[in-house]
Amino acid sequence: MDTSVICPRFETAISLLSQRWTGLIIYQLLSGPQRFSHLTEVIGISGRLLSERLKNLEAQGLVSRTVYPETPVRIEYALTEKGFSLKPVMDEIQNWSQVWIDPAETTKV
Amino acid sequence: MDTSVICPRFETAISLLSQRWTGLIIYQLLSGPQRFSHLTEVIGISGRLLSERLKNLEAQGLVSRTVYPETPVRIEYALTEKGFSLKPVMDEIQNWSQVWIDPAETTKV
DNA sequence: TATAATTGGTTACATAAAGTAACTAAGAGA
DNA sequence: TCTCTTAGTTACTTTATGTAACCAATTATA
Repeated sequence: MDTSVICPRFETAISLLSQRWTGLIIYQLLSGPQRFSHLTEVIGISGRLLSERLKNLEAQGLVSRTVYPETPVRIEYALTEKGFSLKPVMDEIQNWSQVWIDPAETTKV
Repeated sequence: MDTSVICPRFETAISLLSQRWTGLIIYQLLSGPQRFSHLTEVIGISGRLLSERLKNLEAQGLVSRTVYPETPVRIEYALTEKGFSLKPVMDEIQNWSQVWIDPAETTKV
């Protein structure tokens, strides 16, 4: 019997990226700190799920949350070093998509 | 108003990898063609979902299915060129996980 | 003084996806 | 005939996601 098992670290990492929206949020934040409402618009995610995902990402140390007590209040989400270090992963996905995804059929899986 | 939108090709690519199990299946197949029952055991996915995922991956040209009419029948799943070209993505996820995932807490997100 | 506008969420409910376990089909061998 | 094996499928439960309405704090406007 084959006892080989997938590397637990890899499994943890990919379970993170396999959560819907998480990859897109990180990708979007690579271009700099952004506000809640801006993320909902650009990504096309509901407030309910964005809120949930950002809390998870913060808890995992990938994203930071900064409050600017202006009027109205401004809250910015940004990648931490841990989050930013996913850039090479995102770059490779980008590369792959340029070669293998036909822009004519960029519909959802 | 900011009209910037996430690259549609990237969005398609990441929606593929954001489907639960899909990344793990591709990662596992990087080590060579494998049978249905072996994949369920190694990945820890149910037959129902593995069947569904493999059909999708085949339809998208990432995985091929080969029937060997032996007894009992042997069916092997393998990556196509398109599927195998995701190796750099998987390698980068692997790299990231080695640096940033603490093996002591490799629990699910 | 009341009303409205803005940001950053939350709540309640409907729908879709995933998990679980039992079942099936086809062929070969006892 | 009965059993074994592989490769799935079916029916049902649980969890995740989508949708839309709502709320609190603060300031501007009528």
